[in-house]
Parts: sequence; C-alpha cells; structure tokens
Amino acid sequence: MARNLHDHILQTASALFYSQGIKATGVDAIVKAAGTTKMSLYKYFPSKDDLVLAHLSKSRDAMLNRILAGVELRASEPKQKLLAVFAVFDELLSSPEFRGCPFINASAEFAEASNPVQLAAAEFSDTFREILADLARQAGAQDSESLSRQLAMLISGAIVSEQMRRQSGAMRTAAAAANILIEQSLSRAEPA
Amino acid sequence: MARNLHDHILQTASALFYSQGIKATGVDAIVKAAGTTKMSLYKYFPSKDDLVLAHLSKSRDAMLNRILAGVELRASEPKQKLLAVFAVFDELLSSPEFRGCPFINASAEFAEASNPVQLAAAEFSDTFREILADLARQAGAQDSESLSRQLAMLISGAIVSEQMRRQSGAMRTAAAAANILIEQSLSRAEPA
DNA sequence: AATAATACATACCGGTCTGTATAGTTGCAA
DNA sequence: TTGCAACTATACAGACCGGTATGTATTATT
Repeated sequence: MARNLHDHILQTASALFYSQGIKATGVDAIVKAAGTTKMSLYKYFPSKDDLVLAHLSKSRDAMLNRILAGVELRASEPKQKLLAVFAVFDELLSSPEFRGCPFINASAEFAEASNPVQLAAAEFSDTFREILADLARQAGAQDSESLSRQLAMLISGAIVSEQMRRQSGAMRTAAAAANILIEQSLSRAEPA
Repeated sequence: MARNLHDHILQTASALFYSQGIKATGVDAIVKAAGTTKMSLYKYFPSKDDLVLAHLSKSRDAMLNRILAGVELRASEPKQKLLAVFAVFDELLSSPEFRGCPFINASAEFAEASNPVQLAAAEFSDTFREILADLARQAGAQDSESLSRQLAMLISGAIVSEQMRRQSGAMRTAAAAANILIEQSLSRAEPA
C-alpha cells in the first residue's frame, strides 16, 4: 500500500505513462488505477503536466541508478564498464514490460521544441552520454567524445529496434559493434 | 493547388502529422489547413485512423525513394553505397523541417503492440534494414545481417540524437562509426 | 471532546475530440 | 436548360479531456 499518497500516485501514473503512452493516459485512468480521487491527485500535482514532469524526473533517477549500479556490479575496469552498460540495457530490453525508452517516447509525443518534456528528454540524453564519455576517458579512448556519442547511438538505436521487433537481441548486436569501436579507439590511443 | 482533393488532403495531413505529432493534430486542423471541409475529408478517408495509415504509407514510399535515389546518385560501388546512405540521412537531418523519424515517432505515440501503426513502423524498419543488408552483401561483408542491423541502429540512434539536440552533427558521427564497422566486416571477409 | 488534516465521493464545468446530418453551392456535361 | 456529382457550409451528436466545487468520512492531535 501507500504510506505516502504522493508517491503512490506518481508510481501508478509513471507505470501507465510508460506502458500506454502519456497522452493516451487520462487523469481519470490514473486516479482509478491508484484507487484514489482526482481531488487528491490535484492536491499533490497542480496539473497533469506537473505529474508528467515528475514521472520523467523519477524515470531519470531510476534509469541512472540502474545503469550506474549495474555497471559497478559487473565490472571494475573502465573498458569492461563500457561493455557492461550494454549488458545492463540488454537486461532492460528483455523484460516483458519493456516499451522503449521513456525519454525517446516522450520526445516523440510532445513535438514542440520548447516543451519542458523535450528539455527533460534532452537533459537525460546529455547526462547519459556524459557517463559514457567519462568511462571512455578512463579507459583511455582516443576520442572519448566521439566514442561516447557513437555508443549512445548504438544503444538508443537498439532500443527503438527492439521496440519494433521484440526478442530480436538488438542490444547484443549493438554490443558487438560497440566492442569493435572501443577496441579501435583504444588501440589508436595506445601506440606500441 | 490540388488537382486531386484526396492527395491534397493527404499531403496536408501528412505535413501536420509529421511536424506536430499525430495525436496532437485534430481533424479540424487538417481540414482548415487544407482549405476544405470535414465532409470532404471523410469522403476520402473513412476515419482518422485511415488517414494516419495513408500518411505512413506515403511517408514510407517517400523515404525509400529518397534513400534509393540518393544512394544511386552518390555512389556506384556497394561499399560506397553503404556510406552514401549516411550522407542521404545527414542531408535529411539538416533540414529545418526535420522532426525525427515518422515511424519511430508514430511507434511512440501508439504504444499498443497490436496497433496497425506499430505494424507499419515495424514493416518500414524491416524494409530499410533489408536494403542495408543487400548492400552489405553486395559489398562482400562477412556477416551482412549483423552489419546491416548495426548500421540501422547507428542511423536510428543518430536520428533520435539529432531530434533531441539539433545541429549536433549526429549523422556524421554515426557515419564515422559505420566506416569502422564496414571496414572491419570487409577485411574479415576478404582474407589475404 | 474539539480541532485540523487528510482523503474520499460525486457532480459538474468548459473545451475539444471524432464523426455525422442537412442544406446550399459550384461546375460541367448532355 | 436541365441534371448530376463534387464540394462547401454549418451545425450538432456523443464521448472524453483536464480541472473544479461542494460536501463527507476518517484519523490524529491536543
């Protein structure tokens, strides 16, 4: 149950937003699923927009924590950590609840460039890429910026690929490509 | 003007769907922008869903034609054609009207797996990848299936990356990675 | 026991959505 | 000139949207 109604509503809304889409999820559906009322929802969230942004913020934290914890759990050396990121995402994509990336999807649902949802999505994208850039730098990559961008593209590409064709093993195919790109970058950075 | 009202409505709707999102575009807005009436729209398209599917079909044809023609224009050898695909997309991404991939976006807007929109998006994704696989095979790639999947991921990843941060040159960064992957695949396929 | 905070129940508001009904207008062809 | 088909104009149905108003039940604190 909910010791905290605010969090319970957010948790319920977050699950619905992710699984059904944000615009496809009405306030009434959230209220019904959470077993509460509109009045309570609007007590904690002034508008649906606020709830959406809270959902994205929560998703961002959960995603970053999962990535960082998963990487730390799987590898200790920077180069292995880069590859571990793909293993973490492979696990994510294997879940039956997987419905793509919350930020990519939100970005597609809210087209206007100035929309706060767009900004949140772009911010997450940047943060994630910086994590990869840090790891690439620690691993001694030649051009950690380019490499991190390329790895990020492989991951988001694998996500949308798996979204369209489930159980296609997209993230493992992406990891194979990542392995090549990483090796290339490291071999050039460390001349004999 | 429109010699053909059906096509004129579809063209207008297609532009709005792409630039503003499908769910964000009401029938009234389409009718107003096309300078016609709802009665005429519903004469040619039994429902908004039909119009949406027609839009995706039109977008698929336009996209495939643009890719194939652009590749043919830029290169004659299979390996160069693979790289030319990235040049075609780089041009696409540079347009001020660029708003991401119509199929990735539509897939995000209509979450249900059984939705016809999802099927259309998946179908395009497959077709595009097969084009890449053909080129990879012609180029003599070792594992044309894997390579084509990886290149497709780089492209869709670059698209969503550019969607979140405009003017980031994402497709050129993706092309650099593609170049490495292609070289690797060809060198392994043609042993000395 | 009195008070205050929290949450629930329900009805409602204005607006927008897809889709339809009805009537009027234009242009072209026999 | 008449007739017919395509198109326009406009109003409306019915559902759903986000958001609010009013009032009640429950619980904790004092």
